[in-house]
Amino acid sequence: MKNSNQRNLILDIVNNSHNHPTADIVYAIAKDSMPNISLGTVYRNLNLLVELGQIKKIAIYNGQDRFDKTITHHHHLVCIKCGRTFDILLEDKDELCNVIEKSTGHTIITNDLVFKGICKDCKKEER
Amino acid sequence: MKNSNQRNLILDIVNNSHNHPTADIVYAIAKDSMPNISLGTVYRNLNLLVELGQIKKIAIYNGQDRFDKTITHHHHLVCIKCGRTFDILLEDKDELCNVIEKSTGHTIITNDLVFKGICKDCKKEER
DNA sequence: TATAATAATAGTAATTATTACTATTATCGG
DNA sequence: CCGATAATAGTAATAATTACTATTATTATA
Repeated sequence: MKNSNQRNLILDIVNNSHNHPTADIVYAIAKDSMPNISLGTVYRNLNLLVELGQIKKIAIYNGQDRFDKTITHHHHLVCIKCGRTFDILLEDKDELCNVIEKSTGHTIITNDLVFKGICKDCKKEER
Repeated sequence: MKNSNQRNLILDIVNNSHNHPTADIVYAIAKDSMPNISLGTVYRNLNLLVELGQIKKIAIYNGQDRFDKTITHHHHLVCIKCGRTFDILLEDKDELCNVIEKSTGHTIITNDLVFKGICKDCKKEER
């Protein structure tokens, strides 16, 4: 594997984001400093960085995938009002997967769940 | 809302399936008894039946959605080896959502989680 | 340092599941 | 039986992502 400025830039952008950017958003930011970077390059490198374990992909159903600099185990919540993605950090380790594995005999690989809901802020505005 | 043979057939097919069919599969089965039914009709009616609460949609990331005759609360596991979708029925009510709602302040709407993993049968074959 | 092998890129085309569109057909209350 | 309109078949469009290909950049080594 060879070094590339594009890949370094893409990793920097994700690492400096605080809002789980989509490939599109990474692409838009990347173009500021590298105007003719290609969207395909952004996708390819984001997925490569996921494979290398340097970032995580948040698999969003019915929408664009998002990318996360935080690679430790945690879940996500997507707000159906504002569309933002929030981290869900549980203090105690998940029991749900253990319970399921024991009662079914299957092995669970996904540990990152994506919930849909309404975030704290949007709940305030509803009143 | 008017009655339609297409819709009745589609509901029948889902209700007689034991394997969470995709729209494609429903379409293929439907064509046996109604050769010029349209795929668009299948999609429209499946989604309509979901809205009416008569069936459920299993939102599969990176693949075709699946439909389920069982409308009571339960989760699913998709096997990454054989691609089958399994029901996950938990005896005790989910505590996970309650824990998340209390610790974050968000409201969770999804109660049907889709896990990825390796099913019992495929685990046997691996040995 | 020059060079050869090849990894990575830009730009475009293709893919895949699903939805939108539209003219025609089927349903059903009066 | 008939008119209003819901539903359909068939086709086109959409949207996110991946595949393809000629060109460019990187890096090991002579």
